Amino acid sequence: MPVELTELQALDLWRRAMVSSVRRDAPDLSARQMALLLTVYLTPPPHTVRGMAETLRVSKPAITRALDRLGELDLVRRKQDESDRRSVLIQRTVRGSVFLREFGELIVAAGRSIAEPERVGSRL
Amino acid sequence: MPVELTELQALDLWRRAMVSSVRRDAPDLSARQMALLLTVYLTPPPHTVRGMAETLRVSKPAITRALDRLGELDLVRRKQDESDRRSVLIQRTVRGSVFLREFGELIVAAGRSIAEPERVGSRL
DNA sequence: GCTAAAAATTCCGATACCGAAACAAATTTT
DNA sequence: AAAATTTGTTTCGGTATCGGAATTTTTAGC
Repeated sequence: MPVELTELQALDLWRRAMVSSVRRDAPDLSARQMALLLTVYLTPPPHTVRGMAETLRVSKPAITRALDRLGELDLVRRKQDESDRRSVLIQRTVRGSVFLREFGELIVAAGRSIAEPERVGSRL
Repeated sequence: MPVELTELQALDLWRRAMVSSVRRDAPDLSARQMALLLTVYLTPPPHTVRGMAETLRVSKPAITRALDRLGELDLVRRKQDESDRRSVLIQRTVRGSVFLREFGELIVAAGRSIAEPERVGSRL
């Protein structure tokens, strides 16, 4: 079941969630890092560096750097693929699950607090 | 009318929109920059540096830097407040409106493409 | 077994961002 | 009008990220 949104609702949802996210002192991830993290948790494995680079249309070194960062935050983990030891499999962690769960709640809360159209401050 | 979302729908929406955003070559803004931009366009003016710093719970220099960046991208504009010339008013631009409009469309499209719960790759 | 290809990382110089403190300009207070 | 306050910017040293070329390790082809 698709999520139906007007453009204004969509932007207001995004604003509220972004502002909440900026306010809390949680580690602020770049867009790439966030896209990578979400893809690892929400799409079927296996996830490799090469695969993520193609999915996000980004260079492999960019993925490596994002993994370094996400890894040191313990939000994902690298694991050698034993069947092809050139490849690295990107795996989930408990901390990553918790982080995304909280982030999901934050978006849901942002959605709930969206007002009637006439209460939104302004149009584009 | 609030936007009702399950946590999984929320995260999947976020993922799809983020991935689309990362893919396109649009200027990638930091979370702070995006939160600032959205606040300027979606909440009632006037918007000042101090006000934005309080709203986002961020230092004033951080706002100044974000404004430098958004300004050179021509997504917002600074204007001296004539009634109190210490203050700077943050104003919208045509390019900013276009940018956010496109971004809103991107989120709406992401929402439309969300599948049935059983088609989503995995749970947390 | 040797060469070529593939996967990921490391290196490089350049740019962007951070928080905190110091600063400049305008306004308010006394 | 002098001092104190408010507003916003600049500076500082330090860290993170960027794209892309070069490198390392492993596998595949012949």
